[in-house]
Amino acid sequence: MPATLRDVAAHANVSVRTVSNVVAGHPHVSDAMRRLVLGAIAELDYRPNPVARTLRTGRTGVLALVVPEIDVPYFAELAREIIDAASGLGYRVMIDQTGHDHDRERALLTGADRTMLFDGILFSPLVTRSELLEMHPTTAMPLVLLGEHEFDGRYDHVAIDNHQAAADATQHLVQTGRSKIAAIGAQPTQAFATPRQRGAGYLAALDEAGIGPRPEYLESAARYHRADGYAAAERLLDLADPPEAILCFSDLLAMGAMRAAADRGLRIPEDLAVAGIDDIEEGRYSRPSLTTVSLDTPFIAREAVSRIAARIDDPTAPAAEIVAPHAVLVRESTTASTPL
Amino acid sequence: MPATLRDVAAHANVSVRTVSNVVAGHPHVSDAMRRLVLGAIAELDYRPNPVARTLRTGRTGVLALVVPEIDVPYFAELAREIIDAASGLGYRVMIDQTGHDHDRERALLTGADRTMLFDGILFSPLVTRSELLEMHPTTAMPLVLLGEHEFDGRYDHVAIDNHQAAADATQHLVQTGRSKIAAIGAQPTQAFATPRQRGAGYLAALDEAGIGPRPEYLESAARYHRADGYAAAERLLDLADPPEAILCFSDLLAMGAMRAAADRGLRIPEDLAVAGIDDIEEGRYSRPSLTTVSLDTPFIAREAVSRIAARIDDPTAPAAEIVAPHAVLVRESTTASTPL
DNA sequence: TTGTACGCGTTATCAC
DNA sequence: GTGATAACGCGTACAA
Repeated sequence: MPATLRDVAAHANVSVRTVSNVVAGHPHVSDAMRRLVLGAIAELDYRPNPVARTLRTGRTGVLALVVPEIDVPYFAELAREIIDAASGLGYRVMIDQTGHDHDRERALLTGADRTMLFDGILFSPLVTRSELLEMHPTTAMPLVLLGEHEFDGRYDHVAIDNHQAAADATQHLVQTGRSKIAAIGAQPTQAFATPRQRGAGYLAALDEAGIGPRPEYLESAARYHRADGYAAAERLLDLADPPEAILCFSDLLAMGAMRAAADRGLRIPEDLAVAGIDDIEEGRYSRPSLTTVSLDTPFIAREAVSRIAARIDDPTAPAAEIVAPHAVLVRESTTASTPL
Repeated sequence: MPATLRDVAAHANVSVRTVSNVVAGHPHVSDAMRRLVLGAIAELDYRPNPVARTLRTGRTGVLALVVPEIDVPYFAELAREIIDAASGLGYRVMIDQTGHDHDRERALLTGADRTMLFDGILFSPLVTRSELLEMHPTTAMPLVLLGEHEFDGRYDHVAIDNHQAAADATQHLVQTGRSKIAAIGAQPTQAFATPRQRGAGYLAALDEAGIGPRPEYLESAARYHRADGYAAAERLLDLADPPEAILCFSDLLAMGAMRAAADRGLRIPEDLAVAGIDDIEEGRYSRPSLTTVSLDTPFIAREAVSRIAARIDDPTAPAAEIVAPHAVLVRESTTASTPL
């Protein structure tokens, strides 16, 4: 049976109030008293019960991180940074996976409000619709949105400029001299922000380069997994007039696409250039290494955590958006000097 | 202000006891009463406060998953399976990263006892010493060990047969006709179980094949990251008499090693065969695809979660060990028929 | 079958 | 500066 505050108080012959003050580091405690209490605490090996504390204060010290799948490298790397950043501010992190299930996203957003299991939610959906957010009253649990780029002034938001990221990558492909540039990662519906924005950025960059869009070059991918990239690349390479370059809307798609090209004996980048978006570590060691757009995950994690902490401390503060920087990283998959 | 049990009772003109019975699904409630209470619950949008429930019952419904780094693909894939399995049993999962810090491991193990933040710990250390476990009294918080293979009868244990896994992989390399077989992933100290056991398995398989061990072929790796594999492979390939094959003690090490070989213009597997252990998805799409030892992560996750749940329900049950199956998966990195 | 009352361990509100 | 005591919301022994 663990020692309680009361036990310590009895042992030190003081009131629970005084012990609580000492534990909380409250200033109004005499030095002698503090030493006395500290001694009793050590002797009884007392540790505060965080559950009781939570019941009283309403704070759990826990953040929820909601991602589609934790084993998608981008989310794993993000989670790592977020857990570290949260730990620095005294928060622990609970991870929830939505799969790609709308109902789970909805349940988490609506249900989490009153449950008091965590103080705030870091919500990084691969697929999301703004209507989903209607489920979440602004006054409810603190929420920080991650990775989308549709700021409506109601929620805190650490955004990625998806449009510009895709445009920059496309522009790079244009600059390498290719004009038959395909894309993988579109989705049949316009409801999901990431594919829509990246798709728009891709088309905008083509347009600016004076390259007309070719519908058959815009391949869809239900999820952003390697297998989806592989399948989509096969469809592209089966075309009568296959592309010279492919922009994949995620690095994982790109890994699949590169493998598909290799399985057909194509050389990358000589026969086909491939670029991704995310900058996961895998792409730095792959053969060829992957040209991609870095999203500055540590920055996103740091901002997200400090922002949710601020909102927890002051729920009335106006919502703010911050856009994470990004940068095209040119590697072998678009510009190898020597064939691999 | 969320509605409480008392509010519901007042609204329905019944006692809190009755409402509690309905919420808990207790059988001894009349049908009319149940409908009445359910109506009040719906009307007030009442949801039980899990913190108060925890304070009362001592159960949090939360499991802690302790891994070195969540962004190491093996752990990310394991976490995914564990979160899913836990969700099926009504548990949520909190993730803690130890880095490779002994103090953090120790703090988690010793400190977690009384904190009541979770009901049990799933502990999957990359580095661990049995002495570390001395920190954790058997009577304390339910604990299930993951991935090591030193059963002492005190802890529940979902083990991997590290020795045999490494031996099987080594044997496969021998069967492909190579005799100059190096290994990456040893560690200067014998304190960490995984490198020691995999190292022993590697040596045992060599011995069985009548191949004498060469100290310069046993390369160490501080962590099991791509960069460590890259650096270790460079050292091996710098040897006057470089190996024809390398067994890497993790797939991530293998990815680094393959990249190092490629950077020297070596062909895999013609000039150098590479094998790993873990079977992360990355190795199924890499060029060449990676021969590895599959560890059946879903099995490990399922067993670990059901075991910790059982122990939470009955802390006095005798500790048990279960060994997860493994299998060598032969891919291109050791046996490609056509050069890539 | 249902109602009453207490305790889980902490923090906060009063007094002194 | 310190002490008593009332909440926080729920589960359950005990009583009815």
